[in-house]
Formats: sequence, C-alpha cells, structure tokens
Amino acid sequence: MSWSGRLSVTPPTLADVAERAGVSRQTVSNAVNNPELLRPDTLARVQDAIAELGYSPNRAARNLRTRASHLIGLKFNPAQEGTANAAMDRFVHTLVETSGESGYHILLFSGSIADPLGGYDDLLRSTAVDAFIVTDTYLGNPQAAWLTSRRAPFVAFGRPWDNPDATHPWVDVDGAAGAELATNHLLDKGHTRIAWIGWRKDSFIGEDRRSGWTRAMHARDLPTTGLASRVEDTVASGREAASVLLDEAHPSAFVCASDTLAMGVLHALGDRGIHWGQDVAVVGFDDSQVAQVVPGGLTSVRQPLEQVAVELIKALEGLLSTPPVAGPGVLLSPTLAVRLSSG
Amino acid sequence: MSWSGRLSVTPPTLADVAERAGVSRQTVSNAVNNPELLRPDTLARVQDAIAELGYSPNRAARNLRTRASHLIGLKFNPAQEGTANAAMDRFVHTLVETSGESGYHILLFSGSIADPLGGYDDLLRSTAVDAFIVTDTYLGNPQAAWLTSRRAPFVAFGRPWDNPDATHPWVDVDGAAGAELATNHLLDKGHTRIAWIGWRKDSFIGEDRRSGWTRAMHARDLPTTGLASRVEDTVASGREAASVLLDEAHPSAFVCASDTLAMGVLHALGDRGIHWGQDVAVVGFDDSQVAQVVPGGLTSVRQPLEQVAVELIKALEGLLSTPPVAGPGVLLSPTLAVRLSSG
DNA sequence: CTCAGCCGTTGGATCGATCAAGAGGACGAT
DNA sequence: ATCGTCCTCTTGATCGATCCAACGGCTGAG
Repeated sequence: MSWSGRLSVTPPTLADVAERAGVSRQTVSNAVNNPELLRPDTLARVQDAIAELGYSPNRAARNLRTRASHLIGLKFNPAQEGTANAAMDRFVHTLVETSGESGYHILLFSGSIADPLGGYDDLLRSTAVDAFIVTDTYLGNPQAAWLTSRRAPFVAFGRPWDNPDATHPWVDVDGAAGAELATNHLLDKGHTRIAWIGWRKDSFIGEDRRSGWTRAMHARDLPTTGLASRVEDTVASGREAASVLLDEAHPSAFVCASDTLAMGVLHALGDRGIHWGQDVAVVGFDDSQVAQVVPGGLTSVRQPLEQVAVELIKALEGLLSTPPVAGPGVLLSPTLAVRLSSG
Repeated sequence: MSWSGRLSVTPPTLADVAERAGVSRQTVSNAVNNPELLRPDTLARVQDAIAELGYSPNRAARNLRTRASHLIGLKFNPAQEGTANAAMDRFVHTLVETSGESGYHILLFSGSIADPLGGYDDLLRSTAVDAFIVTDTYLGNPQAAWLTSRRAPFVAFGRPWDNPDATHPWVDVDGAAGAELATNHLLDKGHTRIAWIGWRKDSFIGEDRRSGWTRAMHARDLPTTGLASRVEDTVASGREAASVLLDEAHPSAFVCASDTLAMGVLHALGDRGIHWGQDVAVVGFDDSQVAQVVPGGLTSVRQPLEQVAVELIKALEGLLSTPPVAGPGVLLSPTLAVRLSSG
C-alpha cells in the first residue's frame, strides 16, 4: 500500500495526491480549485487519486495562503431564563445550514454585556474569521460603528435604528407590519377595543411594533388612548399590565410585543376566570415554543427567521466576493400563526 | 511611522513586532508562548511593541505549524417545532463561555438525519477542528464508534447506551435520579397514585427516566401497574395518554418524561375542568422556558446543563493535552424546580 | 523544416507562525 | 587562563497550500 510508510493519523497532503496521480502539486491544486484548466483525462486521474487517498485540503495551510478562513463569527446570546423567546435556536440552525452550502462555517464566541466589543477584536486581529453576523442590535448598535471603522466585513440582523447613515448590509423583520397583521386579524374578528402591551419606550423594536398597532387602529378610526402599556419583558409585568388594563379600559383583545408578555396576559385572565380565546383574545409575538404548546395555542406573530438567515448569508457572500458588493437593507414581512387564543 | 509603508488593512506580523522591539522573530514567539524563557526587560520591550502595534498571532499560520486549530466542532441540532425543549440554547451558551476561557472556540456544523456522519468527516480530514462534542446520542450512537475508529478526539453528552465498552469520555445527567426526585417530591406531598407518561420503549433515555419512577414507587411498596404510558414526544400524545390514564387508573399526579408531554397533561386536565396543581399534580422534565412561563409554573426536573458543559470542556482539555488523559464518564444529578403545578 | 503560438504543466517562492539547533556572553570551577 | 555550563537570543528549516513566472510539448502556418 502506498501509505504503508506513513503514520495512520497524518492525513494525506497535496503532494501525496500529486505523486499518486503522477502529476505536480499545482495540477492537483487546480483540479480542486479550477478544474476547467485541466484536460478531462488528467482531471479524472487526479480525482481518482483524491478519492483513493481520502484527501481533503488542509484548512490551515489554505487559510494562510489565501488569507481567508471561511469562518463567520457569531456572538451567541442565550435566551433569558423566565422568558418565552428562544428564537436564536431556529435562527442559528438555518444560518449553519445555509452558510455550510456556501462553504462557510459558523464560529461562536461569547461576550459580556459590560463589554459588547469583547471577542470581536480578538477574532478580527488574529484573522480567525472572515466576517461577522451581528444580532444584538436591540438597543442601538455600537458594534456596527466599531466594525465599520475597523473595516471588518459584517452584516446585521436588525436595522441600524440609531444611525440611518450606516452603510453596512442588514436584514430585519418588519415588526410594525407584524403588529398590524395581528391587530387587523383581531379587528376582522369584530374586536374594537384592542389593547397593546409592549416594552419600554427606549426600545426601538418595541416602539416599531407598537406603531403597527396604532396604525391599524387609526386606520379604522378606533381610539388607542388608555389602551396601551409599556413594561419590562417579563411574565409578571405582562400580568400586572393586563390586570390594570382590564380594570380601566375593558379591552376585548390584547396584542403583545412578545410571547412572554402574552403569557402574562393569559395569567391575568386566568386569575379572573376569564376564558381566553372565547371571552378575550390574545396575540403574542415571536411564535415561540411556548405559544405552540400552551393548551389551545397562542396566536403569535412569526418572524421568518429562516429567510433572515438566508438573506444574511446572501449579503455576506456579496461582501466577501471580489469586488465586494454591498446591497441595501432587506426588510422581511412576518406572518401570523393563528391559534385558539384569538378565537 | 514604522507602518507607513504597509497597507492599513494588513495586520502586523510577528516579524513587524520583532523589528520594532529589536529582537528576532523567535523571541517574539517566545514572549507570546513561553514568557518565562525571556529576560524580564526583553519581555517588557517585546510586550510594549506588541501593544503598540496591536499585534495578535495569525491563527492560520499558527494552526498550520502546530497542527491544531483550537476549534471544537459541534453539530447543531435545533429544537423541534411544537415541542417544549430548547435545551440546546442554555447548553451551547455555557459551552461557548467555558471553551473560550480555555482558548477554544465552538464551530457549528450541520448534518442531515439521513447521514449522521456527514460533516464530521469533512471537518476531520481538512483538520478544521481539534475535537468534537457529540450530543445526539439519544438513539444509540453510531458517531462514537466511527469517530473512535478514526482516532478523532471527542467527548459525548450522553452515555454510550448501546456500547458499554466504549472508551471515550462522556458526561451525562442521571435521568433516573431526576424522575425519582420528581416522584419522591409527589410522594412526600401525599400522592400515592402517581402516573408516568414517557417515551417509546426504544428510547434509552426514556427507559432510564422511567426506571426512576418505578424505583421510587416500589421503594414505598406502591404499585405501578396500569399507571404508565409510552407515547411519542408531542403535546397531543401527552394529552391523549393522560386522558386514558385519568379514565382508567385515576391517578392524582403525573410525572412526565418531558415538558412537552406535561403540557399535554395540563391540556387534558383543562379539558375536564380539573385544576392542575390543586386537584392533580404534574411534573415535567427539562425545565424548559415553557415550564417557566406557563401560568402558575410547571414543576420540572432541571438538568445541570451548565455543569455538563463545564465537565465536557474539562474532559476535552484532558484529551487534547499531551499525553492525552481520558477520564471516566461523569454522571451529574439533576435538580427539581418546584412550581405551582405540584401544589 | 523551422518557428511562433497555445495549452497545460512545473519548480520555486510565499503566507506567518513554530521547531530544532546553534551562537554568543556571563559566570564559576578547575 | 581555560574549560564547561547555563542562560538568552538568533538562524535556518518547516508546516501544506496557493501564486507566479517560466518551461515543455504539440499544433499548424510559412
């Protein structure tokens, strides 16, 4: 056997393949990277040798020479305990699959809340990744400006709320459209007093979603005054807010900025013996697992996270191609997963 | 300026630092990797140069020379839609943090269900990762045998159920102990007719958890006959199973192999107007977000996923050290998150 | 029969780090 | 004064792939 003299743990190299196929190293390299440059019979011979030896190019050597790692950095932000939102899971999965099809892999790193730039700098300077996917844009986005100044390629999941002049590619979901969808769904069901429970005013995303609710209400000349509440994103806050609204505004339906808040509403309704779905309708946001498995099911706005991932990778491929192509931002529309909580 | 002749996008190299500090390349390398070999004043001079230039070793070059990537491969298995379990999220986060502290990063890849080895092979042959963390061991573990035969370092989250002779390191959570904990909790509350709803018999994990229930029941000389059901892991199955058990066996409490099944039980109880928590107690498994936010809260067995991640990394460090150290398997104990569903 | 032109192939240099071995100086022992 | 040892630092080679420029054989025109 040709490998008898080699340690079994050492993978074959380009030179091994070349020798076996009776060609030079460059020819093997071309067979892998530019097959069209070879005569068909030579190509076949090299490919046979590659298959027989089980050759796969050494990543480190290739990375060194080409100055590219084919890795994409992603800061992994876990879902908070006690909330319903574990969107990261669905999103990351598609991201991994889609990037894999383009020859990229996802490299996870972590960073503390105190130092949002931690991790980015290291990976960048050590040329460990080719680009980043930035997801934590909920409260402005210091990373974007920083990465831009470092000339680091990156795409963002989330609009550059605090900087309309930002030039980086981004993909986002139209939260206002989602809330509008939810509200119109309830309006079509005959509800007129529809309450909103959302996040604090300093949340760009929260205000965006809220605007969809007001838009839908005003489009039908319905009042929104006294029907809205802005609280922390916890079940307890949602429960409390719903309780106050039920007492003071007597809504027949709720639209919430998150499934977490919606669960709080369900709790408040349960406290009063109100049958949700029949007496009072509730719609959440994010189509979390909670919305899917709670008895009867919680109607919820579903973000097209799979599509977001695909668009992000598409944008990244543009950025990393030569010459780089930076497309405009992409805004995707959510859908509504209708379940029993809205009748 | 010393870098005036260089393109601003090219990071400084070891040679740049060497020139600036007035030493050789190797000395800079030593300053980074073996500081104790340098005289203190030289070390300081080199470190100053490193700081001034913002130097960070090129990963690709280092990987090529040392034949190590400091990357750990993890196949990302997303949670299934319609189930409650999104444990991956909590687990992966700690994994990323812990591995980061040891200088490792997590590389995600995907693989189809049809080809469970897909992805592993590529990464291994291209020396893209140093080791793997294998998590999908629920139905036997073909990867383990394959990786072992390839002499690929890996650690598993999950016992080698189908192969007691396996020699790879593993970490697992004692599911039997978890179910026993849950059952004893209910027994202590005065329940005697405690039903079990678990998974199909071909699930090693399901049978393990079930054994904890029988052990606890038998320890108090209580019968288990007719009180158990084995179904698919869906809300609908749990609901159906609970309904049948309520009719035929009249249990006052349920222990379930998953939160998904427990949600099915809650649904079945709701169908009959039975107040869960007060009339009938329910305990789930995994302490998912669903368990945490469902009104009143679902008592659930909580796996110490953070600890699992830490132990896995510890085992990996042993495997990757020279000489490799392979410790025995580690079995961790779960805890019980008590909420209103169990009184 | 010669020569330009073309295609596919070749050897050598290169990416940036580490490994292995050696050079030079300081120091104490002989 | 000489030798050997220790300590610190330097030099040249190397990891495995790709880039570059030049080279070889084949073809067809003159």
